[in-house]
Amino acid sequence: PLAGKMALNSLLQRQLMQTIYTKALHDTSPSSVLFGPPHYATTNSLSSPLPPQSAGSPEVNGLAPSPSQSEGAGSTSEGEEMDTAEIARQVKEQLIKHNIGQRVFGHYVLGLSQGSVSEILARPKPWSKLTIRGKEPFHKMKHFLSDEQNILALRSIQGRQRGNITTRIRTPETGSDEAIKSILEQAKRELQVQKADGVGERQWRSGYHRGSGSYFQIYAHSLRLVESSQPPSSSSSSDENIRSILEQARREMEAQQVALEPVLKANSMAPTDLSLLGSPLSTLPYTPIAQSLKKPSTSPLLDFHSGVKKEMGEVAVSDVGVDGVPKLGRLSESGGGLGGGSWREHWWSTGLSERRGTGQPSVSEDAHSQEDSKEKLPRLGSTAPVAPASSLDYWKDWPSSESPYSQSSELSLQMPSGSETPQSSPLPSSSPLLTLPKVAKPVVPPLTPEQYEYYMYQEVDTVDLTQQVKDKLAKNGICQRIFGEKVLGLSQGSVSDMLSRPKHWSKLTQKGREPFIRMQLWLNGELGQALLPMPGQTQEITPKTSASCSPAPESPLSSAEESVKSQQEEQMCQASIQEPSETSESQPGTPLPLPLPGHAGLSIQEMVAMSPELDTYAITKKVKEVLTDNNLGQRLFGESILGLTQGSVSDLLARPKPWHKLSLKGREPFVRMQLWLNDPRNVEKLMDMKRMEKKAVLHMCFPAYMKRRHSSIGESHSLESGLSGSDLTQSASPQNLSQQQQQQPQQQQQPHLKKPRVVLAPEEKEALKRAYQQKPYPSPKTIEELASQLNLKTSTVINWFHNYRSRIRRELFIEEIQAAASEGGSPSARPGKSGGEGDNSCDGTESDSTAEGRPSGSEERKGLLESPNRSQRDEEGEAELPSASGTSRPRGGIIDSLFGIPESVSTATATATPCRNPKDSSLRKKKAANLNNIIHRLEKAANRDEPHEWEF
DNA sequence: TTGTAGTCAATACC
DNA sequence: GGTATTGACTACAA
Repeated sequence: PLAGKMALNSLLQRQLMQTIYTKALHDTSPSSVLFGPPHYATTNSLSSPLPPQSAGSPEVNGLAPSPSQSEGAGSTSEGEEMDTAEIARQVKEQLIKHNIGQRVFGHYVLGLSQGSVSEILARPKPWSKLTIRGKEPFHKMKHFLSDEQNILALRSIQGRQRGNITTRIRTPETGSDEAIKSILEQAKRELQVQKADGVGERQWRSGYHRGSGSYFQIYAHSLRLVESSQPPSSSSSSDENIRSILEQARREMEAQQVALEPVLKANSMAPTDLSLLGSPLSTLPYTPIAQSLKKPSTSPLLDFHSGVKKEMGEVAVSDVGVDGVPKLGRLSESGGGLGGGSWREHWWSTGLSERRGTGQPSVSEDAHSQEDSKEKLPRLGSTAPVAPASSLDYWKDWPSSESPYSQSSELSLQMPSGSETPQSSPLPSSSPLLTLPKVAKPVVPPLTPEQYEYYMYQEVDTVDLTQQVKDKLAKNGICQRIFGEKVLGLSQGSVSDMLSRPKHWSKLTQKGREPFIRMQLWLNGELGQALLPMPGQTQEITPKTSASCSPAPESPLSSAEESVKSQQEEQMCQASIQEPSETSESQPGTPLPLPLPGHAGLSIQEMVAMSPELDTYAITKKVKEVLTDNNLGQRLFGESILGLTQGSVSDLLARPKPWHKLSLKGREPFVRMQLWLNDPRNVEKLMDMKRMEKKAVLHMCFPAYMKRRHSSIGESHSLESGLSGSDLTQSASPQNLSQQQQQQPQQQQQPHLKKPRVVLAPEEKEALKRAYQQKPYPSPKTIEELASQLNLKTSTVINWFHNYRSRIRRELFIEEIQAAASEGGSPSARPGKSGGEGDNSCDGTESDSTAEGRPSGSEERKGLLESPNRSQRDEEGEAELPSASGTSRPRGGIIDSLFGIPESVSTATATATPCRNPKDSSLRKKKAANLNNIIHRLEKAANRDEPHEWEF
């Protein structure tokens, strides 16, 4: 998987490293010798337990001694015992003193995660208890402490890049282009710092790192080589120098990209090609828009593409930077701000790269080439506030917050005074330095001085604030990771922690308050406005469509804004979803068109994000009806319309979750279905596709697929058996044939290597179900025992429990909805509502058919979903499982009693459901689910593993 | 690290 | 040949 992407990244990095290395060869400074080629030096430092100073950097300790340098930390030599507690203490002291976060420290100095740093600092193990590897961080810390320049340097990084740390941390250690970019950015920025601070390159000499994460070191190296090649006093030539290096790297990368061009092209053409098959876009074919969701197996090349797309946020900035250069230039040049003005200028200048010249298609290309290009380019190019260059007019009015510039300009409008300062920093006129397929994520600009002063000392109700944030995130389907990165420059974990356990304002340091201030600004609409999900992943965008009608950004009353926005979104979605349309052109300010992928409208993800609540049951019911009536298969429908496999479609249609239980991603298929249903012509188109599929000529074009999918049957099957989802939508065209065929050999080489699917024997399942009854959330120990008893892999047992819990839950949802519907709930969910589903309500759409309608299904669930009596029997039989019996005894009575509780309730609801057998699985499911719920909640509440300790 | 949601895809079933 | 089931996997959240 991701082979293409990985290969490219790897290639790019190698190119860059080579470039830097080549330059370094001409750098004869001692430091360069010290560090050697970045790549290898880091490897050495990794593999060697020796502290860096032993690698030959006497200058390090010879530098001005750090005030923080301790006796113990500074004087310990290799192999000598260290006072780990003291080192940790000193490090903590320095981190606090310089306001350096553990994350940054861990990343740049130790090559460890924040969590690990916290562990090490809070609970340093005695030296004697540490393994070689465990000692490594202490060596590094000691070294870090040995020279204050290290600390200052790190502080510099922290101070300047606060908000971008996540990017670095998330950067794969293998070295992505993001990482490269980060390094280069740092190098450039640091040059400024050095000039300003008069700090020589020696400060970086001590950048001792683990190789895999050694940006610090590489940075130092690139920095040094840059410096060594020109007078440090010459700012401009310094820039020139860096630029020259980067330009070279860029050229080389471009060359690589050109080499890959055909591949990219082939992929981007696919959607368009589909229309050649007589399947216009209006059929809502599943297109690469969701490629990020697709497995790479169908096409690594495509996946590469989607991988790039996944980084759209970054690309966005890049493109805006390019297309928006003139626009950005108009922004105020007043610099200054929290972290100083000059660096930010370079931040942006180096943080932005152009796409032009990379061979990427223009934004204004045929909208039908959509998805891929639409996601990456149109949005980007046209997001800039001025002069959208795209034919996708719609986007021009989306002052994307992907662009820090548009954020800035909005922000500047809102700030009381001097608000145009830091955030509206101009895009430097310097030419783009580096072109990469992906670009570093947009950073979160520091708070402006005005913001800082204005908010920092006003008490904030952090609980209320975080609640509002949570609500808004949930409402817009924004994930914590994106929010953290784009709004706060925090990791998902930090966001989660902060939102769930906000500290009291008075307990927060200034630094700790910053995220909360950002949250407030975000709620106010002062930071990038809204984050809305975007293709591939959630991203922020400023919904200009609603903004155009909503209060001006100057009046950021969050609630008002929310409500207005919400209303409008709903209206838009209603309109778009209810209005069958395939031709309407996107016009800003007008009701949104049917968001057909490939058209200039909203992407499906955006539609999902803005969609009003849909009746998933009604939709699936209707879809099943239509498919049945027209003899269309789940596979074709799923693969071409939903982008899902047949199995998923089956599952989806049989057990749709209620809308409110669905994640954003989970809602997408329903929105797609609804959109598909809106236009009856879509059915015909799908039928056309079906016919097309069967054409012999196409069949002949994909013999390998036939083999692959039906290796045991031969090649006599129809095409529809031989195309997977993206294959179908993307490759069913002559243009792609060669590509397909090229992939065939590879794909055919592997099948036998696949490990066989595990099939649990009925006894094993029964045993697992009994264990589940006893303990739906078994401890690792129990799992081990179960696996051992059943002679299964631990992972199999774990997976089984995961799956079983998940599936039980889902069935419960169905039951509940059904019960509610039968008692006067949603009419659409009421059985028998629309024609032809008298049976469906009790089978197709609902879970019963799968649960009981089949021998396997009923057997599958009986063991678990039993009546109290049966449950008791099961428990008796459970003695055969030591693990289960061990825990079941103390709980046996409890379980029974718990089984009894929901019984009456569920009986009532179950019997109230029409066309349902009173003795059907509903009752048992409810019981089981109820029980599981209760148990789990109790376990959670008690925070214990052993339920027998519960007190009732 | 653990739990959940969403899927895939092999394969069982009709 | 279509549909249902289900073990496994990935991403995300806590």
